[in-house]
Amino acid sequence: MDSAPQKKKNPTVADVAAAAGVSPGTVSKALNGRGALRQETREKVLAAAEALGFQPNLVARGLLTGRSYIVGVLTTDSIGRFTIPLLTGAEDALGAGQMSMLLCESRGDPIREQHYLGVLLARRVDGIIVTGRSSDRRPSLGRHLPVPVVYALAQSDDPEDLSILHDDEDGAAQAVRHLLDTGRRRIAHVTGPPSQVAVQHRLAGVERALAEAGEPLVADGPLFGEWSEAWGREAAQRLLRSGAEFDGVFCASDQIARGLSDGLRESGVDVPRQVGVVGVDNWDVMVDGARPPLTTVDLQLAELGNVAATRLLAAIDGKPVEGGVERVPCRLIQRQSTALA
Amino acid sequence: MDSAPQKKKNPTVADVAAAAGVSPGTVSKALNGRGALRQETREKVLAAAEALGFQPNLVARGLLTGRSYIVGVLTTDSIGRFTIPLLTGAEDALGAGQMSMLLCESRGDPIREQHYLGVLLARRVDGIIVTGRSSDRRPSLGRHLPVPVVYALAQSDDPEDLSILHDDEDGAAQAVRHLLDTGRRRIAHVTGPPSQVAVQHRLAGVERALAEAGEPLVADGPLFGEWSEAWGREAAQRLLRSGAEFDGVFCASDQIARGLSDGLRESGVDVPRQVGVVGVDNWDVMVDGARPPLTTVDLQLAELGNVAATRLLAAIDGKPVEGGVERVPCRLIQRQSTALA
DNA sequence: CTGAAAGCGCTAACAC
DNA sequence: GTGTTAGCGCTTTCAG
Repeated sequence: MDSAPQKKKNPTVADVAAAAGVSPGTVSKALNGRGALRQETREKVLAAAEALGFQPNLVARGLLTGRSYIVGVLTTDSIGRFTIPLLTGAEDALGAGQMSMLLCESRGDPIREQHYLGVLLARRVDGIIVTGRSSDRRPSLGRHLPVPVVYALAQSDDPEDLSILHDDEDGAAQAVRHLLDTGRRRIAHVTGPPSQVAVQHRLAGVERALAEAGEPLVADGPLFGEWSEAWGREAAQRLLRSGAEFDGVFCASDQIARGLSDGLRESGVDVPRQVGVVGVDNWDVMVDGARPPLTTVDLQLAELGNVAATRLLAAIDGKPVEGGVERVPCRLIQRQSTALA
Repeated sequence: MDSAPQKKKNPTVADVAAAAGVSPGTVSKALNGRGALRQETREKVLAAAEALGFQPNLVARGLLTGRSYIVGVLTTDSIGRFTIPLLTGAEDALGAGQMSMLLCESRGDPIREQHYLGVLLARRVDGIIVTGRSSDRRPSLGRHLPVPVVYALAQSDDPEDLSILHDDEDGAAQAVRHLLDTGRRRIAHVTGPPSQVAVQHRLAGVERALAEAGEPLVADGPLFGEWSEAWGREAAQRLLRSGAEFDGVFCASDQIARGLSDGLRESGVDVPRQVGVVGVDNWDVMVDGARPPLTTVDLQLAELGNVAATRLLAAIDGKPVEGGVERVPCRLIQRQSTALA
């Protein structure tokens, strides 16, 4: 902490102009490379600005241009496990355009969200990214906002809105194909609550990949449960006790996969020799904590954030953007849990 | 995404004034509750503003008042596991003062950090919170910034700066006292790399609590390693093979504690009946994934963020703030891993 | 090529 | 009580 804050005001264009012996307008042109100036004048101004430590006041510029060069981020995900990589990706796209991110976390509270929306609008943000946990749809912010909005990870319930999502179905299909490619034939699927769209999409991917290969899903269909290690362990016992033959399991999350893997090992089943296991999320602590490390489907959240920000920038630049859902492909990460013997 | 963005400009005070049949100055007073206005006039203005959907332009206000009502957050922590709860706490304190947070993630790159610092200053943020993973000190942003700065979680290497940190030593002492209070006498300590300050502080707390109780640390001192479950499992084996008697282990992280707990169980040692285990972080996936769930030291990161933001607000309001380190107490969370038989 | 002047939207003095 | 004016710091015409 500075012991004596706000010691002196920041220099203005007028100060630089005085120091360089020119007018404020000339300073503006020199600093922004606009207009036609003599090389000598330009250098004189630049030198004066440098000497004074001049930094243009973005607030003043924003008032004039009507643009803040800030995008608002409205998130419901207080845990942040999904949000942070997404923001990192978004920042890459935005940073290149000199834009900053104003972060508002609504904690899933609609009142709070409405409040933050008002704040963002009052600050004249150039656009808004809405994000949150992916499990289900979320209410649209509405169609009549003065700035463009992109939904990332969390799908808007209004199809006119643009939602950028990961491709759950494709990711699941990749996982199952990988199990098949590594010689497994009797595949089981352990997943979360059947009501969630992510669970439905992943199941669709599983069924598609198995249908293409002409193989059935073992254990009379998917095992629905919750997103926890405990459920994974329980599912291992259920599979073993059911008497069904299986040599590969696709779990809809790394937590489930880790629990399942632990459960199998503790029952004397060898992963990957007897059963191959694949998870979803590429979540380091789960993936590396499991023994052996998990093959998993990476949701490419940074890429997703990058795409969302890129689409938002296009909309801010006035390019017409169509609503609907855009899906970013997932990526299979191979590790020991599906290694070939 | 709005299919036709920026359809109409936001109404201004002038628009409201026209609609209400008064002057812009009157509108300002009515909206901000300043000055002396007739009740009737005030209501007329409020009604007009409401009808037009007027939202004051904070950019313009900021230009005039010289305050942006934004604090910059400079973080090096790309994982975000620590940063997010901290930001949540900070937002509580800032939101009450109508301030927003501009988020900049430097990913540990000093060039990037310097760049972001420039951006924040150009945007005339009212203050800056610097944060990052806690393991070690970080370089100061410098003393001659035009706005106050508070370091949270990551200590500045300049003692003139104000750093808000969790109290590692106290947390460790609480953990050890709890093991002693639940009847354990022979306590071991499994921790991270000896070079890290967090490791040193936690060790100091362990030694203090043991000294007060007149008990020695078993196994000839702490077991140093890395912050991983694998190290926790290995430490379990080392302790068992060393032949040392022990009935309580304080681990310097939940990951280590979970690994250790797994290692003990797999070697037939019952937690908590034979050995009590305590971790640090209160990290849900580790704490709930362990069998049984872990007693742990919560770092109170939200509280830490709240304190940091509160101190920053005080400094922004011109109250003199002393540099140095302020420590926020930790909180012990009791679960099954130390339950009494 | 450079300077002067206007104005973005708001608020704080100061008139009336 | 309310209106008028000036100005925050910048950019952008438009003269010169």
